[in-house]
This record gives sequence, structure tokens and C-alpha cells, in this order.
Amino acid sequence: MARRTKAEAEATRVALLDAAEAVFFEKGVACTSLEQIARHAGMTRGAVYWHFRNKADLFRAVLDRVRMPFEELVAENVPDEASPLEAIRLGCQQGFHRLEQPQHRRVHATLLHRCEFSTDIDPQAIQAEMANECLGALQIYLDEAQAQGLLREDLDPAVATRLLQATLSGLYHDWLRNTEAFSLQQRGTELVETQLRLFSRDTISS
Amino acid sequence: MARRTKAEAEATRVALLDAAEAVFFEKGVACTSLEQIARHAGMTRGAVYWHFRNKADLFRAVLDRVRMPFEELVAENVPDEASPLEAIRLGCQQGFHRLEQPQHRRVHATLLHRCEFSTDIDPQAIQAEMANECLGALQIYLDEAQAQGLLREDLDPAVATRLLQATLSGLYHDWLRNTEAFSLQQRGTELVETQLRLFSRDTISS
DNA sequence: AAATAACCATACACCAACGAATGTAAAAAC
DNA sequence: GTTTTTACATTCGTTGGTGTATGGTTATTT
Repeated sequence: MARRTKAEAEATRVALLDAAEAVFFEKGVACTSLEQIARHAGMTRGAVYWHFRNKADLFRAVLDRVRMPFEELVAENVPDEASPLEAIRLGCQQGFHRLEQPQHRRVHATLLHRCEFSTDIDPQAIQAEMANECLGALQIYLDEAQAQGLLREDLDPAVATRLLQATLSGLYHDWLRNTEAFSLQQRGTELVETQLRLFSRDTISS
Repeated sequence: MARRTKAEAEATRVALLDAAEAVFFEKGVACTSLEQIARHAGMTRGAVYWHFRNKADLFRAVLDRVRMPFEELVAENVPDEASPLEAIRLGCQQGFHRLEQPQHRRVHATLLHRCEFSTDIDPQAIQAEMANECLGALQIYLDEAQAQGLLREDLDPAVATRLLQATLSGLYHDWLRNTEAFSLQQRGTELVETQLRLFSRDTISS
């Protein structure tokens, strides 16, 4: 094969990543060979081994395209003057919106349900990293909410943080298990708003 | 090999299941060969292929040993005269207690984090089945709670059900991702009690 | 008591996938 | 304009795992 120009080479790299993303999601990581990925991208395994060391390296590269730390979500969608509870609400909404994009949906579903722990790949470590990042951010906002007197007096902000994080984690897992079952934005908004309303002091009855 | 007695054959079947459970958890389902399982049980692959059709069939058999429908948990641990919210609380506690048993812990962790979707194995279907069973049971109890006037007036029992189920699901996933991080019984009790308290009408402040 | 069938070990053929090695033609570098 | 490197394609040896067939012994059946 003739040598490609730099731009073309980068294009094939992206094509390989797209192909890996699609085939990993369709067949599961363990059950897809590098041959299948290469053919799906219109290449051969030679191209794969040129751009990536092996399957684990390729998988990491696929994951690296869809990171979304909570602070980034807040920065994208929340005005500075918003209250801490509003910041959580809008940050979550932004997260739901991102997750519903097909690429993010496929990659996260693959991370959760279509890839195994092995010596080369440790999805739990990546999941734990994401979860802890989210937990830490929520903690800060809920501590601030209590400092402003926004929370019920009988609610420890640390417990509230763990409760909200568990709810979000459950929603994340349940939706990615079957994205057809319900709308993430709709149910996510419903659950987050309800949870935050239950956290709040002096709730106005509907 | 000589023919074994029925009891001996059943014992090797159990030994194979125990071995599969252990090796699946340690290496991941995709990365374990039937040879490894057989040797771990002190047998050869011949025994495996006698008792099970293939790896997928063996995996199903491993899972079948640890089912625990919510109604069963309630029946085990809840007096008949308990209120619906108490039934939920005690049923959850019983579930936490069961999950902390090493066998249940290993199998559920394997189901979530150490086995992939493939043509032969569909862990998501099993997870969905468990989740829906739990959701349905919670729905019944929370509807009953509202009928008895135990819930806040501004809380739809259907929303409360989804909220509680998401919380439990998140707790389940988070704990199984790293069982060393916290005590399931402790945090589980904390979260469930807090959630139910927030659901309740006329909460007494601590 | 003979026949049968259960229970498992052993041996064999087979295949898919990996990774390394090699080939090569064009783009970059000089 | 020559050399060097890039960006792949192609080939090949090796390995690990699967499924099946077969055999050997003994519990069960009749």
C-alpha cells in the first residue's frame, strides 16, 4: 500500500476508532477481533497495529473520546449566579443531554455491559474514577447548599450527597442497560428534581 | 474413569460450579477456559462437557444458584403486621445481608463487571429481569403506603418508586464495583432510611 | 447375572486470532 | 534528486481453546 499523507493517516485513525466503537458495541469487546475492526473500517490489521499497540490500547483510545467530568458539564450550562441546587440540576441535565448523543451512549454502554475485566483492561477502575469525580463535585455543591440554609435541618449533606450519587448511578446503569425503555432526559429530570425537592427546606406543596 | 455413584456425580457437578464461580470472578468469563475450570475442580474438560453443554450453559447454572426475588426477601424477614414502608426497609436489609455473603457477592460482581454480552450470554437480560422484579414489588408497597396516607401529599408514588429503585440500583452497582470501599449494610441502611424518611408525611425532625 | 448406561479421562482434529516479520510505494526530509 | 521514513498490506508461525469421538470402568437396572 502506498503511503498516505498525514491528514489521510489521521483520517484512517479516526475511521479505526469509529469502527472499533461500532463493533465493540455490537459484538462485545472480547468477541471482536482486530480483523473485524479493520475490515469494518476498510483496512487490514496492519493499519490497526500501526496506530495502536493492541486491542486494549485501542479500547482506551475509544474511551478517551467521551470523558465528561461534572465540573465541565456545570461550566457548559450553568450561569454563575445560580444556586448550588440549581447548579446540580442543570449540570445533570447537561449530562443527560450528552449521554443521549449516540456516540456517548454507545461507548458508555460498551464500558458497562460489553467489556470485561481482564489483565489488560480494567473497566471498573475507569468507572470508579468517573463516579468519584462526580461524588466529589456533588459534595461541594450540597455543602454549599447547607451553608446557605437551603436544606432540611434533619438532613446531613454528606448523606444527601451519597443518596443523590446513588440515584444518579442507578439511573445511569438502568438507562444504559436498555436505552429504549425510557427517555433519559425525561426520567432523569423527574428524579433529580424530585430528589432535590425532597432535600429542600420549606417545600411548597404542589 | 470409573462410573461414580449418583451422589458423587452431584458432588463433582457442585465442585465444577464452585470452580467456575471462583475462576470467572478472578479472570473474567471471557478469559477463562473450560480447562482452567476443570483443573481448579480437580477434573478434566470431559467432566465439564458431561455436566454442561458449553461455557454459556455453565455460566447460567452459576447464576441460578443466587437468585433472590424481592418478595422472597420480604417473606424471610418481615412480620405480617409491618407497614408497607417497614416492609421495604426490612426487605432491603435482608437483601443487603444476602449480598454480603461471599458467594452472592462473587456471582453478582461477575454478572456486572466480569462478563460480556455475546451471542451466547446476555447479562443485560438477566439484570433487567432482576431490576423489573424489584421495581414491581416496590411499586406495590409504595402504592399501599399512599393508600394508607403515609406519603407526602406532593409525592407521586410512581415517581417515588422509580426514585427508590434508582437509588437501590446505584448502591448495588457502586458497592459491587468495589466491595472494600464501604459496608453495604451500613450505607444501604443509611440511604434507604433517609429516602423513606424523605418520602414520609409529617417527619419528626431529629 | 447380564446388560446397560452413567461418569469421566484421554486423544484428536480443527480453527480463529495474535503478533511479528517482511514487503512496498509514496511522502518527507535533506 | 536521492535518501529516509511513513503508513500501511501481506504472509506466516504459533498458540490456545473448542467440540467431538472414543475408551474404560463401575453403579444401576432388569
